[in-house]
Amino acid sequence: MADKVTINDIARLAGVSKATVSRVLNRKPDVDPATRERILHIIEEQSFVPNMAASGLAGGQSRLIGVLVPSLTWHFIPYIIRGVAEAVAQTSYDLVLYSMNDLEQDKSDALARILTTKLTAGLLGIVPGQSAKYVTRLHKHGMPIVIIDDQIQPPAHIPWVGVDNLSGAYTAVRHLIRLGHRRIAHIRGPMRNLCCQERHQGYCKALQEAGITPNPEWILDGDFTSEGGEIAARKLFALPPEKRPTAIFASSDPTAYGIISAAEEAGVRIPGDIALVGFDDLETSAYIRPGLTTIRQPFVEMGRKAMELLFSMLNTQPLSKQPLLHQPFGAANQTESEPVRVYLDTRLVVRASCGASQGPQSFAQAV
Amino acid sequence: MADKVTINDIARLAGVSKATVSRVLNRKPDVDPATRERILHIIEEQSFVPNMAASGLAGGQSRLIGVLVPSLTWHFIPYIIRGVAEAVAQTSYDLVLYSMNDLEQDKSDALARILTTKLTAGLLGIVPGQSAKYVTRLHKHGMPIVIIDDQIQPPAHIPWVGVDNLSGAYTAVRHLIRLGHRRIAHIRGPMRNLCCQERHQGYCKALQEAGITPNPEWILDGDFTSEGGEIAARKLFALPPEKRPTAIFASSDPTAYGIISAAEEAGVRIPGDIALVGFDDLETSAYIRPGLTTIRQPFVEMGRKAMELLFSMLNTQPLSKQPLLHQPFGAANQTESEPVRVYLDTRLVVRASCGASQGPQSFAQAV
DNA sequence: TTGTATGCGTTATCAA
DNA sequence: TTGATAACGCATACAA
Repeated sequence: MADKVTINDIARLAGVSKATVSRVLNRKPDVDPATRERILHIIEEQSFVPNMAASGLAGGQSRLIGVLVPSLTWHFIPYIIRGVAEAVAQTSYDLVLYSMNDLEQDKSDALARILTTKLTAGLLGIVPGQSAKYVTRLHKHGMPIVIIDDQIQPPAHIPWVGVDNLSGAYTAVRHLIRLGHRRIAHIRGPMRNLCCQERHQGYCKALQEAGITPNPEWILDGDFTSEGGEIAARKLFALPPEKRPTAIFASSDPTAYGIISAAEEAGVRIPGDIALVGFDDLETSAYIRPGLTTIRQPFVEMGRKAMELLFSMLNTQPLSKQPLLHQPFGAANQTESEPVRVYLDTRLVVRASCGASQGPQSFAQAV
Repeated sequence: MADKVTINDIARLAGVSKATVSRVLNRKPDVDPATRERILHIIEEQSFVPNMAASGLAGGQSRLIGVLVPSLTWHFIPYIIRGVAEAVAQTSYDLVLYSMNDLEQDKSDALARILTTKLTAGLLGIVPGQSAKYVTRLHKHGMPIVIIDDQIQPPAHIPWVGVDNLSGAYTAVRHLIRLGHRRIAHIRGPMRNLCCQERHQGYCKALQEAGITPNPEWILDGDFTSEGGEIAARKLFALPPEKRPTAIFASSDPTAYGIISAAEEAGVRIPGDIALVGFDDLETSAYIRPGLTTIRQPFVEMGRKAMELLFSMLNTQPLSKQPLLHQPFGAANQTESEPVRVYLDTRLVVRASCGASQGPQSFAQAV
């Protein structure tokens, strides 16, 4: 295995200049089909791979995609990343993970590095949170950027991928109403997050449509964690039986887990005494008892879709993995202008926590 | 924000040559403390960040660590990555994720890129599997490499991080024996994996120590999945009651989940009729009912430890995040030679699936 | 259609 | 202790 074969070696072997080799490497149209073919074969023969650093330096398109991830503690981040990895695997790009550990300092550092170094062709910001302003700045500087974020109002004009939280919540509560419930509580997530506000709105909308007035006593605040859910649920279960709700819509699956614990503790049966719907559909929700009826967020698909969106924005096209030999050349940059805001569908997943399902509501569609 | 400030700008501003700036950037000892200080301040003032591509090209140490990950479908991979990210966050390195999607082609491609491109300072191979041979080759070529792998016998001399599967399994089965069980079944994982062989050995060892002869009828093969566990468990539950085991040691947590399902289906109560111990301690295991007693693998710590090991191997030291100004210079490369094989402790986590715990065995130590 | 020459930002090798 | 200067491997005008 020749330790390092460069573009020069290829050029020499092919009897051309390295400029020509560079041209076929970058899919320039102006090169003789015959020579291209010849060069291509030599490239394959030598299993030559261009040096990223060099092409990056020389101003060429980099093959690196930066991914900003919040500390991997959020449950769903790995799923998003899985989707991202799947999409990237189809291309010749690689992933650079910038994981932000809450510290403001770190963020600006990493971002500065991205800014300065021309090494990344694009950026995917997953719940950028505090670093949103850096991301925005990068976007202004022309860096192709896509964000996945449900915490804040997505900045205008920055491509964004997410779900419709309002309709998801609406679907969840509609499900409960169709099962006959009218006393429905809601344990919310941190209301500074846009998604929590939207889920709350969806909850209210479903109730109002059914002619039900939301009862403030049944709207409690959680924090997306099991602990938060447990604490809030205890308050509900401490209510005298006649003042208790018959169903709860939790703003997240972990919140629902906490509710289940609190119910066990209080001798409240689920779904016997109280029906429960969550929001997320984490893997655990299929195993927990009772199985959790919940709104599925397509995390993997979100990651994949976001990457596809990002690729469509890169001026050079994704370059599938076996590109040099078997791809059509020439006019290939007809990337259709994608929408800058992609809403993925949520889906109701029915399990045991609402009791026997009565009818075909298992795949009720988000409106 | 000056769009790109280079080493030349710093040199000009400091009234020195870029060679000198480069020296302080790379912590060379031979530079006047006064000049160093001056340059350092200007660097900070300009928030200058060296261009990775350029330094990579010029032969300097890259600040990129390659991480080979199998498709993110394995449950524990995200946890390992979390640990990796934590360790990397302490340094000025960044992470490049190479996710291998089973396809042999992809692997050699990615590896070749790593090999050719001098961009990555080191490599962490997580369960490299088929690409193990490439990894070995890279190691021979002098690339600093650490692997986390429980599938095969770790190649000699390649630093390795993992757990002691034998003693973990031993601890699990000892726990069951101490609870009074003597009819203990084992649903194994794919036996081509080293870890599965070791867990099986630990199972046998514990039984033999207690004077129990393993019953071949109670040793079944699973495949680490819930489905596999369910299928195997059904066979066990199909046995006439007097020939059934009273306890099961599952080779993985998902396997245990499958056993729980099969038990529900067969009307077998856990822990009433059968005690159950798993291996992994995935997050789900705390929520599933009954709560799963299991052997905890310290995934996050594995990732962190592996990175620390890798950093200790890089000839230049990890360079903490605020290095240029507040770090001691000079003789800094006294990286103590770390052991090349790091075994992390597993731990017994007691939950409900084995019945009421009787005594202080909750934190029984691996031998 | 192809080749030549120059530059990208940094490190390393010399001298000074 | 410092400063020129030559690589590093590739992309891109500009010529031919």
